[in-house]
Amino acid sequence: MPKVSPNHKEQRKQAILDAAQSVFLGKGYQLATVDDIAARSHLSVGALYRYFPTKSDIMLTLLERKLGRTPQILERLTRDIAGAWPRLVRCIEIFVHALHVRHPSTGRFLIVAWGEAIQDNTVRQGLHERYSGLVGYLASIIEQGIMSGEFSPAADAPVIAAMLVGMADGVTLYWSTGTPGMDLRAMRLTTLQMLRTYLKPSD
Amino acid sequence: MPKVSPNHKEQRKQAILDAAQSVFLGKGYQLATVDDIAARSHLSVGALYRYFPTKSDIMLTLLERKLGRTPQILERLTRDIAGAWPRLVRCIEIFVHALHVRHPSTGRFLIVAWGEAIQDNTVRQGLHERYSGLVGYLASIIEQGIMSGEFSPAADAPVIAAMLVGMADGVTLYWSTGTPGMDLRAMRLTTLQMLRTYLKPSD
Amino acid sequence: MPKVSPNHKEQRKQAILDAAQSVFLGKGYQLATVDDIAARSHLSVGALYRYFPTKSDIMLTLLERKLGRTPQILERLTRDIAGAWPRLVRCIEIFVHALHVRHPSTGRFLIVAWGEAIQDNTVRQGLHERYSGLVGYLASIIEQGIMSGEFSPAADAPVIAAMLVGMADGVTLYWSTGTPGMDLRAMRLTTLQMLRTYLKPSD
Amino acid sequence: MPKVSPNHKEQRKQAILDAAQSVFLGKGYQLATVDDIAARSHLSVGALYRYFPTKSDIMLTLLERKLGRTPQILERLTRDIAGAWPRLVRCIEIFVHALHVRHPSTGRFLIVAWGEAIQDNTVRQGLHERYSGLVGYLASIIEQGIMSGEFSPAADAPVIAAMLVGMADGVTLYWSTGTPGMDLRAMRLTTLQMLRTYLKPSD
DNA sequence: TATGAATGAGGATTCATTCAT
DNA sequence: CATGAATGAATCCTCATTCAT
Repeated sequence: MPKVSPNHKEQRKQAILDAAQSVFLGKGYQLATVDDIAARSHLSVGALYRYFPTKSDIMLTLLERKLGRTPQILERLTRDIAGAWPRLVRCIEIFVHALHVRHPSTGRFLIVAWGEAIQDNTVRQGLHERYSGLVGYLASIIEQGIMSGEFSPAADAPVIAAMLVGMADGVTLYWSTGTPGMDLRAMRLTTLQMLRTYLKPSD
Repeated sequence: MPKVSPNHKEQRKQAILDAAQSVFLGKGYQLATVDDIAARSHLSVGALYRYFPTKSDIMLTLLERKLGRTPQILERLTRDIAGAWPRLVRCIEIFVHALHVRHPSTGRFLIVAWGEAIQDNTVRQGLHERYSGLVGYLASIIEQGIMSGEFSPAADAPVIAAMLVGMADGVTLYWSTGTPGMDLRAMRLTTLQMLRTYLKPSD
Repeated sequence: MPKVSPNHKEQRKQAILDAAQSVFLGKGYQLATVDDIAARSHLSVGALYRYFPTKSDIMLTLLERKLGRTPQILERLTRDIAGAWPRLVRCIEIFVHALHVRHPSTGRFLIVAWGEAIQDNTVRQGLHERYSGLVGYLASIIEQGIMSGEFSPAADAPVIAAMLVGMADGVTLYWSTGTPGMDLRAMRLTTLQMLRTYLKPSD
Repeated sequence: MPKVSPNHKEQRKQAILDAAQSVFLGKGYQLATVDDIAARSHLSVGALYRYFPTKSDIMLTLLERKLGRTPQILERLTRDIAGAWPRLVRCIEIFVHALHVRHPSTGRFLIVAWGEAIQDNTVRQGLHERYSGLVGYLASIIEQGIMSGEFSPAADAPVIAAMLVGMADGVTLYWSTGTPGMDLRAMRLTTLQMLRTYLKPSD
């Protein structure tokens, strides 16, 4: 029988991940030291290594938890919405909301992850999977809209989905680093107008 | 009269920058060593330091030359085209062409730069300036189109420009890291269709 | 009255020592970790520290039990044999038998101990005492043989004893590490022939 | 053209090896730190790593230079001596002389090497090769003696050689760690007497 | 008494930068 | 000017030992 409560371990892991994230956001992965992370999680280095075998594993776990689950979360939050267009609209609203209200740090972490993706196959893989998850889900919404007659049958669902995800991540790069003059609200509006004009020509 | 022609010096600098870029593309900035760069430019470390005072300066110069000039280059390549729509179309074609034909490595370098932007203000600044240069130029094209009656006056030029740049960079992230299943050609097509539908409602 | 019988405690100690030995044989003393030893003895580290105050103590105890008692054991096994020559022969036979049948691991442990002897005075001391014990006993056999007229009075008992012990340990080094081409049987034979020729010139 | 004299590098390597040896003799290989070695060779750690890629390589090179060459050296020193017996005698004299006059530290280094041999295959291999080199050379001397009629044809050359090498190394263990009461001179004498009695029964 | 989580000093190795030649 | 050897602080990770539960 363990001396600590069974989820003590998970709590510690989470504390380390939180600490790691905030350190990574500040200096990126390479410049963040294990000591930094240990200090910020109020643990000794040694203790930290009981929960993660290498620094890299911290990054990978963070990647999985913070970014890898995005598609599933998005799906869970929107799958019950009736109608393809309302669902699409909701997806975009959720993205914008997350970017500057709910999880503003996730954007910065995405940048950190991309920085690592250059030389770390697993990170790259993780980002690619997130991409295909998101594109797949958005495309499925659009296809559903086409089939139900809500959207024009001429619309190329996977391509539009890819464009939306691309735009979302591109915008995230700039927004998360404080690029001046960005108007997220206006971008959301224009995006919706363009999509509506394109997808629902009968309107 | 200097021993070496200033031209020679510039050539050396360029050789170092080329070497540095290719090293950065392989391992990112942090993991690339000055020795790596020196070796690939067939120079001694000592010699390298005669051209760049620090490793960071190499990155910064590279950033300026490879990414910072993009807006000016785009402008130079398209300013003589008559009509806002043809110019916009050309801009998008140039982007796509660059991405997989002319400068495929630039996309990867963009990622490296973003990775550094997290902790290096100057790099971040450089990327933001490139952004505002691109957005400014695209917005000016659209505005010109509105003024000339080519585009609908309801179009929000800076926002559309920002969306296009965002999408371009987002797509670059994935394309440059070999995300499977991306169809650049189809994305260009769909983007143009959406823009045309949105900007030229009279068609 | 103690909670556990003293016998139980001794059994635990022995289990730890056995585990420790097998770990030491695999990676040497320095590279063996206390966790390794605890794991192999199916004990927690904390429990292990109730039986031995330091890692070093495990080594020292092992040394004493596995190597330090050799002289006494040899004596016990041979003291009842009548005649100096038969006793000498038996000693050599016991050595050879132990080396490749009864305690092949002891040879490897001897090497581990020697490795530690370089920097640990107590270990060195232990090995020296074992040496003088063995040399003393063998010398006493030879001296007895000389006194009884069995051996030539010209024989230098302590020196011959030292040579035998030296040869035994030297051969152990190579045999225990699997040096190819060693013929223990032939060496025993030749050793006995040489000793007989030298000690019993009358034959 | 190199900035340093061509054998500067070799000199540095040798200095490092000397420093490493003396550190290893004091604390063994595992406890010796790279900093220790650097300090004793009056170099920075960084500099040291320009000459040896890992700590282990220092050990391996030392092994090769200090121990691996023994057979060749012994052969070079004795090959011109006429007569098998005088050559054998000389070999033994050289060994004894080396042990307490010429290279007393080599004995201690042999122990360090044995300590590593437990877990390092390359070290073990090196020691085994030294062994087979020495045994091979001594056996060749004895065989030559048999063929020339100098020695009894009944002598088992490889076995006697193995016994001599075993004894030499076993004696080295004790002598090099200062075991009290060892009389090298007497051991040499007795060894020679035993060998003569055994090999030259006609005397 | 037993457990195993926590500590933190210590060790091998790297690398940007300098500077004697 | 060029070279590349030297520096040494900084980094990741380990492990003997302790101690709260």
